[in-house]
Amino acid sequence: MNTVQYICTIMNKKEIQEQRVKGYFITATKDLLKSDGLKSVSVRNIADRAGYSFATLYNYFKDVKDLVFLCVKDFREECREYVESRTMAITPGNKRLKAIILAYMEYFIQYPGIFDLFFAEKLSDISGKGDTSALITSLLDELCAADWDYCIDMRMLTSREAGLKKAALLYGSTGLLTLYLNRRHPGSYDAFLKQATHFIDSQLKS
Amino acid sequence: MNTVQYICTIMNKKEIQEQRVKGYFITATKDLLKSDGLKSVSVRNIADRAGYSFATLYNYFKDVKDLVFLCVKDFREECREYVESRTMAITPGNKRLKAIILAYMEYFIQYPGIFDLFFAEKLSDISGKGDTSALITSLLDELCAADWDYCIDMRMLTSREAGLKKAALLYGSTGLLTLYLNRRHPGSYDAFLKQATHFIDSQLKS
DNA sequence: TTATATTTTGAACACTGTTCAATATATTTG
DNA sequence: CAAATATATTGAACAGTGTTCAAAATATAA
Repeated sequence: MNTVQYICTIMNKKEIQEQRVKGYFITATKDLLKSDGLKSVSVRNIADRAGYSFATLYNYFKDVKDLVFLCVKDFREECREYVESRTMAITPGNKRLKAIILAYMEYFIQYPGIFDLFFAEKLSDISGKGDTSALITSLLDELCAADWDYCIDMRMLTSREAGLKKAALLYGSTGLLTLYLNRRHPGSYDAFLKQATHFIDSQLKS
Repeated sequence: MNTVQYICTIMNKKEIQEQRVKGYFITATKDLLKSDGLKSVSVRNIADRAGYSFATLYNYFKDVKDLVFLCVKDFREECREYVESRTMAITPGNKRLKAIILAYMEYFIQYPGIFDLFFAEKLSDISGKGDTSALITSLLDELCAADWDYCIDMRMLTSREAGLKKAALLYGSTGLLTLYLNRRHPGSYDAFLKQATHFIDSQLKS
């Protein structure tokens, strides 16, 4: 084994170990977020769960927000799978669009801490690497993409109309979830579901 | 002066003084919220600005959330006046509805801390006295009420259609503001205004 | 085994909200 | 007016937050 191979092995080993430890912290953060919500996510809680000292966290992440926002990617994927598994059997078009948006909301109702992370927690600095913001706002569009295309192909909608409806449904679902999770409006889950259904129906109509 | 009158005078004086001090704390909190946002609202910051010790605050409010949510009423009134003064000269109907909703959003863009207080900050307990939540969610409806009624009277809308549009505009504006203030989506204020205009137009149409 | 590099860690600092006993002030009574 | 009482104000203390840094533990190199 020559020197270059040797150095590569070393770097690989370091890289692998670093990713492993990072993973422990990320898993701990995700568990905490799902079970106890964003408010109980603290440096010391995370480190305890990961089996390290709180100071160790700062050798792998620049601050706690950096770590917390790294969870977005995994939750985004989880939400995508949650929605897809529940809607792939439905006939394409308006019917499936409605089911997708309802399942999307259902996911956040189930994990309010993830909603807080996605939509309420302030981003730290401007950087944000792969732009977490775009990752969040593009999720619903991505879930609905095939069905919007289907509607456009079937001449049920123009591309322009679809664009307007896409935006309205993103804003509306974000707002409805914000109001329900933070302001208890509407007052009960039944009332929320009713409002959500009415809203989606009215947006998909015509 | 008899005993009853005397006791009343005492109680009045106490009441007046108590309301005065409460007012100092509320004013300090409002100033802090408007200038530096919700994150800089702390017990010690408020008390410093009010000219008291942080411990004094707890003689007048049960906790800091109680105090912070007392500001909602004043800000609600301020927002109402902000919107009304900018839209009362406009001809009733769709045109004014659009202006009202835009001015409403403009107010929160101007004071992001007030938006956080209204829509992001978690309510403490279930009680909430005069239900702060309803105070918040009813504001836009109240601002638009006269114009919805006008549209219904003019046979431009049914009452049922107006109800759907009302809800969609509340959810949509809340969501759009949430995304713009917390996620920088869209990326610039110009793009935000464009999206807001398109959204409102599409909701008011037909 | 010794020397060097790396990782892990607790102490410390400046914050947060909240409670409580001590102090300062105002009011009532003798 | 002076003494006794009631009320208001306050800082110390506690448990929590995020973050930094130098010391200690561990792993790697010579």
